[in-house]
This record gives sequence, structure tokens and C-alpha cells, in this order.
Amino acid sequence: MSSTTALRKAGLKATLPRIKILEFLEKTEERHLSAEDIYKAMLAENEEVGLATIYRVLTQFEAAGMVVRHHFEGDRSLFELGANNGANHHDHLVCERCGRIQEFFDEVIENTQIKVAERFGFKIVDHSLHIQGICADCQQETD
Amino acid sequence: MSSTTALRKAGLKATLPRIKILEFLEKTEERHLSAEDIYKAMLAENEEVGLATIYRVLTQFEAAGMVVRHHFEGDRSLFELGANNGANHHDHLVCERCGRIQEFFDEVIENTQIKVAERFGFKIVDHSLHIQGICADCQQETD
DNA sequence: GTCCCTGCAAACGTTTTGCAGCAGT
DNA sequence: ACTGCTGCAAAACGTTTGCAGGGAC
Repeated sequence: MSSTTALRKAGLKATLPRIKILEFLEKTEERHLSAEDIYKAMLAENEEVGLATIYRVLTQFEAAGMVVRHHFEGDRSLFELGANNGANHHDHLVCERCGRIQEFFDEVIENTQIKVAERFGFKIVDHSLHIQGICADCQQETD
Repeated sequence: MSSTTALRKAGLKATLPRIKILEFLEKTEERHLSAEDIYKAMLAENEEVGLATIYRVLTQFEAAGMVVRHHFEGDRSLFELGANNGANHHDHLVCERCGRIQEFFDEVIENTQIKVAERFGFKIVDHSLHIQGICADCQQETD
């Protein structure tokens, strides 16, 4: 599906900045990016889009379910493409020291978190789970 | 144990602002508070402590393991007293709409998250887990 | 008396917003 | 042509920091 079609399906006009941002997210390796990461990476490819526009577009993409916003660290949001597609649902393991992010999927946790949520009346329509720990690399550092 | 003693044990001078903040955290009902929540609540009790000082003190309390800092929402940190005490470890269920926080403890999740972390080389010294969902109250709202 | 702490105000980084001009349909 | 989008610059937000005066030991 072309970016243009994807945008129309989401009820968004297919404008140049939106197309560029969506295509950038689709082709980039790093799945978890901040608005500024996207801004700088696009600049480096001579794709100029204003930072304010990136924020606005990401918010629209989020509302359309095309993108998920994460708050792993307190100081900035990271955006991830297409994580609400049931088929590739996954959770995140986040290193508290270096910010490294490991995606994972675990059936037991998946089922149990739903049970826990129900136990407390949280009917889960949308859910996300993240575990914060210290990654192997950071463990090795003497401190 | 008096607040003064607790502070000394943590290697912190027992100053008036630190004592006031610690005692406030001990006696307040709401366990998850932002710096500003604390600031305003203390003002309301005629306990004037500068907001910058509250941030500094909370950071010191965190370093001393007296307090845990959470990043449930992207826009502010919430602080919780004494959650690193092994005996009362718990995780959090957070409503994405209203911000309501439900504490819980589940043996299965507890064990499985450790297994998942190990599978990816995240040796967990410190860990915290939160599940974001939609709480019962917010589910009822027609939107 | 020494050193660390506090309060204030200013700085900071991220995100949002007002507005005038421009692009998509 | 009409509407909604974009870019810029300024504002807003939570949080941190520099500094001069004050408090704990």
C-alpha cells in the first residue's frame, strides 16, 4: 500500500510532510524514535520538515492508530510505527541506564496481565507493558 | 523511627525542608505524587518549601532508595515512598485516560518478567513494571 | 566556623500554539 | 476556491541550575 493510500485510509490528507514522515518511519531501521530523532535524520537526508509539524503529524498518526507513543524515559516521547496491529503486538524491556530497548513477546505475561487488569476492573482495549531493568552491557560497567 | 533518624541513616543532614517533606509523604493518603502535588499540598498546610527544593530533596531521597520515581505519563514524574522495601514490592496498572493508578502484585508476572529479562540479558537488579490500560470508570464514558 | 543547604529567578529541553501564507482537493 | 495544512517564532510546561544568603553540625 502506498503512503498516500495509507494516509487517506486514516482520514488524513496526503500532504508532502505527512508522506515524507510516514515513508521515513517505514524505511528506518530504528523502531523507537523521538520527534527530534526523526527531525535530524530527515534533515540529514535533505528532507526538510519543521519540528512542530513532526509533532503535529505524529500526534495525528497516533490518533489514527498508525503509531504508538511511548514514555519510556521521563524526558521525551518515543514513537513506534504500527505497533497496534494485533499480529505484531509486543512489549518492551527498557534499560534504565542507557535507554536500550528490547522488544519481546511472552504468552504467559500476555495472558496474566489481562487477568490482573480484569481483577481491578481495567478492561483492556489498548494496553502496553514495559519492564525497566539494567541491560547486560550496563551491568558490566564498574560503578 | 523518627524522620530525623531516617534521614541520618540515609546520609542526609536532617534539615527542616527534608523533614517536612518526608513527614508529608509518610502521612499523606495518595501514594503517587508529583513534585508540584507535594508543593501545593504542603502550601495548603502552611508548610512552605520551595519547589526547587522539593525536586532536589526527592532526587536525594531517590538516590537513598527512600523514594521511587515513576514515569507513568510522559509529562511529569510521580514519586512514591518506600517502594524499594522488598517486603512491599508491587507493580502498577495505569489508566491511560484519567491517570488512575492501581497497585498490584502477581506472582506469575513477577516470575515471568524475571525470566523474560534474563532471556535478553537484562540482569534485573532493579525493576519496575507498569501496564497501561483503560480503567472501569473511563470505559463507561461514551466517546 | 565550616560546609552543605535553601530560595529565588533564570535557564533548560521538550512539546504546544498563534498566526500568516501555502498546498491539497 | 475552499479548507486545512505548514513553518516560524514564541509560549508553555516540568525540571534543573547558579548564586547569594542561611542553617545544621
